[in-house]
Amino acid sequence: MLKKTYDFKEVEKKWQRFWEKEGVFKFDPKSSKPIFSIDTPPPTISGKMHLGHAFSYSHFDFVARYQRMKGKNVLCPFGTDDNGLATIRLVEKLNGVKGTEMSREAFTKLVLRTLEEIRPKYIKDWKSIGMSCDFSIYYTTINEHCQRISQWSFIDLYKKGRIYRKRTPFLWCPECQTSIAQVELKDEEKESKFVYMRFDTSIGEPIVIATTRPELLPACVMVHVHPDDKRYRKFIGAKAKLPFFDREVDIIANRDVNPNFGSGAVYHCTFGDMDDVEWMFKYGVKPIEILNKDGTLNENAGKYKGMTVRQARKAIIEDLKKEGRIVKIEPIKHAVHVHERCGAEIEILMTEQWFIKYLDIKDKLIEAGKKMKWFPPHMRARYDNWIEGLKWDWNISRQRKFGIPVPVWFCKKCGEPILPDEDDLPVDPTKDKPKKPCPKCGSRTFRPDPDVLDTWATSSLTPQIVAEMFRDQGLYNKIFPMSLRPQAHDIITFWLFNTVVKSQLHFGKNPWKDIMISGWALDPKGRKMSKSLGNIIEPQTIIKKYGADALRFWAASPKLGEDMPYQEKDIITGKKFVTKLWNASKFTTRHLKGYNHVKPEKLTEIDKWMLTKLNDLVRLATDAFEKYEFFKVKVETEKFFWHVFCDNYLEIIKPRLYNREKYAKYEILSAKYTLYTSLLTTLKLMAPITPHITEEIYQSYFRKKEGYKSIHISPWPEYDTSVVDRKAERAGDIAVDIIARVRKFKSENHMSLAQPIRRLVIASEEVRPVLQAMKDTLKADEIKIGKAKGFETELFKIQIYIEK
RNA sequence: GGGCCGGUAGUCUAGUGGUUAUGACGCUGCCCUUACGAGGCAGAGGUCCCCGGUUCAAACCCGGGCCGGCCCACCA
Repeated sequence: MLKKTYDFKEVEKKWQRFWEKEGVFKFDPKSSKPIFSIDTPPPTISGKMHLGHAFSYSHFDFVARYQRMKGKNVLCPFGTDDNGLATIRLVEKLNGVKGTEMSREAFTKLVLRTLEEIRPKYIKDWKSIGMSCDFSIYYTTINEHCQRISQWSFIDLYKKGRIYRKRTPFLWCPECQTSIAQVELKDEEKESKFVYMRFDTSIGEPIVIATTRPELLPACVMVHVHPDDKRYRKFIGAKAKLPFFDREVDIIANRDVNPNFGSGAVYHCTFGDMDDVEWMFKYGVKPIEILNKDGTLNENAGKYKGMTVRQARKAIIEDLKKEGRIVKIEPIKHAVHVHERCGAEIEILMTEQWFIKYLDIKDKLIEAGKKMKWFPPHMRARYDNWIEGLKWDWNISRQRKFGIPVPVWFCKKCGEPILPDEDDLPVDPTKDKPKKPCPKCGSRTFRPDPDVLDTWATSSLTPQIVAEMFRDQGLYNKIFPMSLRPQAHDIITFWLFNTVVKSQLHFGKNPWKDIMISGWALDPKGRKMSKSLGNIIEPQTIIKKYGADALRFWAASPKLGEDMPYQEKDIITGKKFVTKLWNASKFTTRHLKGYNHVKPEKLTEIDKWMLTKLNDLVRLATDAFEKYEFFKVKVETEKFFWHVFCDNYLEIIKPRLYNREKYAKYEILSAKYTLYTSLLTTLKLMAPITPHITEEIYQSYFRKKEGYKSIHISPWPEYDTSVVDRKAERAGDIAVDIIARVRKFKSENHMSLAQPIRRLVIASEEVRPVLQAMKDTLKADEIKIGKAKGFETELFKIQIYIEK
């Protein structure tokens, strides 16, 4: 017996505990069922789960639950990505410390301890939305297992000649004091000053140079003008004298210069931006390094030594003014590269870093992208677009206190890099020592590489991280390549791309077969949620108020890949659906008490109509799920359930249920069979989307009869051709059309629906098989087929006559 | 500037080359029908962004705009 009202608070918790205790979602390594492996995105532990998480994680949970019901051995692990900057920042904040001021060992200890404390609470958020992950297949990207794989990856790529170390100008964050990668850059519009300054030249006439970075003057190595620029032709080949510095630089012709921008003359400093680096290589000039790692100027900056970039900018402008070298200063707004994690303006510094070489295989990577199935397909364009725009190899070393160590020592004598044996992984070069002497010079003294690997260097290995857990059971090749990578569209260029790179470089294979890309949860006005806008909506608040099923129901609304503005009313719709499902189930199961589910020999026409509709829905929902189009499953099942099953079918069979004595035995059995099948099927179709309510109803009534421990491991409905009857379907459709018209008539005449009508004449032969059902449903004293005039139905344009 | 996506009722959204364009929320009226009032039934509400073209037929296909979003490149 179902209770009068549905208490989601109690029920959702109950089944979440049940699923966990009973291991309903456990991956079974011994099973012979086909494996469906999901490369679950490991969220960064950052305090709380946000709505975007709830949104996109729900999406692939729908898929996981569907595949499980389809009989697959679903491998849906859960990991957390906690070796990156976001984690460092959080730990610093929670403990009131600065990583840069602590020893690597002490800080690492603190991070790990803090993570242990906050992790369970964080993971709880994921459980509370009903994620059907196997939480026992857990990894954190900083644990030993991941360290081993990440360092193995480094060594393997090193051996393959794909990793190199180079001292080169590269992107540097002075705030975090580490190098970063191209993908970590973000553009920000900032107010700045465009300074026009006058340099003396060797031809006597001064040249005016415009720059936003006057503080880089000490690092000026050349002046560039466009060869066709008449104003400057005469300067080409001459030399410019730098103010305050006793140095002259060449003025050269360069077609990259835009004569219409600024003064048309550019001074080339090492390094203002990545173009300067390109020019440096192109023209073979020696860089002048003036920046320290903390963003202050060094001795090469002369009297500006020790100043920060901002201080130096101000001071140099003042000095130029004093010498009368400022022509004008224009305020401008321009895009500045900032570090996407901390927002600090990035600089370019000469440092030694490790790189993964991949610019040479761009074509191969684009080809690899074509070999995976993208859902929705157009998301592949972003992947291609990113690869086409790549300019630099992948910098994977970071100068941070916390992370997976770069597994390298350098020989103190000859400088040779020494890598550990794979069997010894993971290693921390700052603590461990190489086991053998330097193979090149035989020395036994080494210098550890103090750097760590970029977090993406590890998270790009999630398929290996998961598959390796099952290598001992011989399942590696069944899990990898994985069936599905689900993720949101914002990290196609990070996580997705990097994972493909690793998989291709290591194995020459793609990491997955399918890719499912989710959109974003936006605020009610369609804006991104952010702290600064103060428009953050927390999933936990929604769950408390409306329940996880309502939230998931909402998450299933958009087309795959589309963003979804959060509107409370949509959650309420989900809540209403849950209530409706509860009430209809209450009614249905009450009338199925003691019912023994067997298919009767004969079905009534109207029941055939119902079952035909039901089977069409099963087919549609199955096709949709195979294409990851869960929104179609939701929309169509909801429509069917509400309007076909509740509004019409239940009303149609009420007479049979309430006045059994008036009907033949088969008619009652037929009704019960149809009721049972329709409700159970509806529950199953909705189970992936609203897992709690469906489980509650299943457990309360169906479990004893069906036998499966949980609806979520019961079989997905099959299309049953034996009950599909197109003629009955048409008769039923027309009947429903007529019923609607009669209801309208009653509504227009202020009649209660329960109030009988005297006579109904229908001008359609096709409804003859369902005539009795209509008579009972409409409470008509008399019903017949014949010539009729009066009203016309909406859909089929059937003429009918109604007498009050 | 390049790429991709989108522009449908007050709001959010579905949609296929072909009757009267989907559903939800909101709104209006009726019904208090033994599952459900967080309900039921019914109703009002739309030049399907604009301009051209293809077609017997276009919200849908093509071209050109305009607007919004995301990703990328942005200039010293």
